[in-house]
Amino acid sequence: MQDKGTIENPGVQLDVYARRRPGREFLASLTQELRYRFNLDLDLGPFYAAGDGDPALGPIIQTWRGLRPGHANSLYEYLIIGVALQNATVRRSIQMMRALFRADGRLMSFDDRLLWCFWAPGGLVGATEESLRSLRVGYRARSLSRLDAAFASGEVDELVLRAADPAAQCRALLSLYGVGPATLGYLLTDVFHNWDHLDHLSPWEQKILSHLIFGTEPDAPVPGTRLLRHFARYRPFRFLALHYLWEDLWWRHARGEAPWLDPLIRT
DNA sequence: CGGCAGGTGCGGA
DNA sequence: TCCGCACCTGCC
Repeated sequence: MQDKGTIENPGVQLDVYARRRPGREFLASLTQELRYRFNLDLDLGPFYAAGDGDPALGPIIQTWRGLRPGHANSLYEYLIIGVALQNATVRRSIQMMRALFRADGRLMSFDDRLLWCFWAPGGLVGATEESLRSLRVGYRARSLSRLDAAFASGEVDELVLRAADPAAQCRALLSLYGVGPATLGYLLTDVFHNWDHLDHLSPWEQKILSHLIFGTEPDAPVPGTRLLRHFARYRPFRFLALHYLWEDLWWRHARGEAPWLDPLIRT
């Protein structure tokens, strides 16, 4: 995918590489899916109209006009990643994902690069708890095993859930073993594009946002509930507002403009 | 070595 | 509905 437009007149060029020439129908469904996953049809106008006058958000909207959230993975893939993220540092999460890919993924070669491809839902080889535990995923083995089974049995259907209302999505996702409030939040926003969903912040997110918004020290952040109340002003775009603030912060950090962030990053 | 990272399920108030 | 606890593992 290549940027072939401007901010006011956006365009994306999609090149598809395949062993055999893909059919028209496949290309249409691929295009449609990419439009969905990267939110290419999202109209940001109402969000900008609501947030423009906000002292914190307004300038960031000016800087990042056109920025939209996007996530490449399917629901199943995000669930696996979400479980690997739970109660772990980034380094450990990567170690777990590598072990899972080595055991069950497919190594693909493209453009002189080797990339791991996810196995298909329901295809977690020998997804028994014992065999998964040998991959050093710890107690998450039970969650991974049960999640894979839920997809294998057809109990979960991502396309059906996309069409469901947020409350129904909530119920369906929380009924999955291994999905709690934190993972639910990531799924409802990144996978199902509920731009107003924001009702849980993890401790490290809390510390960062507390400093960003209230200027507190890392060892004395304001409570999560206080931060969530602050974001009420951004209804019905609470997640979108957080996304813009967050994205702006990390880019400023990349330019060396937010050194206070360093000790708060979990590696 | 023991504390820490810190999300989830579960049992009990 | 909320609280306290256990849980794998690897890093410090």
